[in-house]
Amino acid sequence: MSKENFDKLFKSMSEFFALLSNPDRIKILGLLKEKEMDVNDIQVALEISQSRVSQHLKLLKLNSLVKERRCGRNVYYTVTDSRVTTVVQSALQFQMLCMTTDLNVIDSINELMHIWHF
Amino acid sequence: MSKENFDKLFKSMSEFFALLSNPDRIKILGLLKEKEMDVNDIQVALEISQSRVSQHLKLLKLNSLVKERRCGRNVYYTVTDSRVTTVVQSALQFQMLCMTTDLNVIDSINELMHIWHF
DNA sequence: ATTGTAAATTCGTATAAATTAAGATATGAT
DNA sequence: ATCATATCTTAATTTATACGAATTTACAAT
Repeated sequence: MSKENFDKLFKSMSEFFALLSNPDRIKILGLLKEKEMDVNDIQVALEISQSRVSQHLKLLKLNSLVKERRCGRNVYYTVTDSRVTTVVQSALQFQMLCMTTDLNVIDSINELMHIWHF
Repeated sequence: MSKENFDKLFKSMSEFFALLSNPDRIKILGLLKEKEMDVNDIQVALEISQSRVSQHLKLLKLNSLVKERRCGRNVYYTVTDSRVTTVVQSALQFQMLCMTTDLNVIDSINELMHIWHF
């Protein structure tokens, strides 16, 4: 296999992880995994500005992680493939097994796994 | 569960993904998963400057993803827990299933999975 | 057309990350 | 102690990302 193709792959991997390297975007993917939400719903859930929500969604959409559906003045979003969160799940499991000594964090992980149906 | 704990968790997750959001660091973790290597080995494998290698290793070490062992003038590195790469693996699988239409990239993914014993 | 609401975009700025080059440490050999 | 090699650190630069404020677009209702 050519070095170029490998480099392309590693770059695309790193870009994918960059999408997940923001707490708000992880939350958005988790929310949209379960139900369709419009921008305002997400804004309320995350308690961040509308502009930030839109910009996160733009990034996620650009990388095909979410898709939109316009309905009147509202735009509803869902994850393109709910399997995105398996990556988050594997990271959670890894952190729980190897990185966390803080019991509160472990509790949070367990609760999140439950909420997200992992 | 308190919002604060959840926020801490999401932040720690995003920081973990940030570590993986660089092609060189993904490569390093993949290499060190299989065998112990010193800084020069890694430099040769990645074809980047020694300083860059050191800084990547510093980051990874700071976050307990790799550990070092000094032997004479050389410092040998290994991954702290080879399960880190399960996260990479899940990302690879997700990309292969959902994001990639480029057949060359799919071939690269398969070859990489083989090389890394996924 | 005008107004109101939802969402997207633009722009300026602040912060963080990546990168290189140069200098500093550490170790082993002579 | 001196020298050579391996690695680390620091400083300076560039590049990327995050964020808020303000503006603009899109749509619906009147």
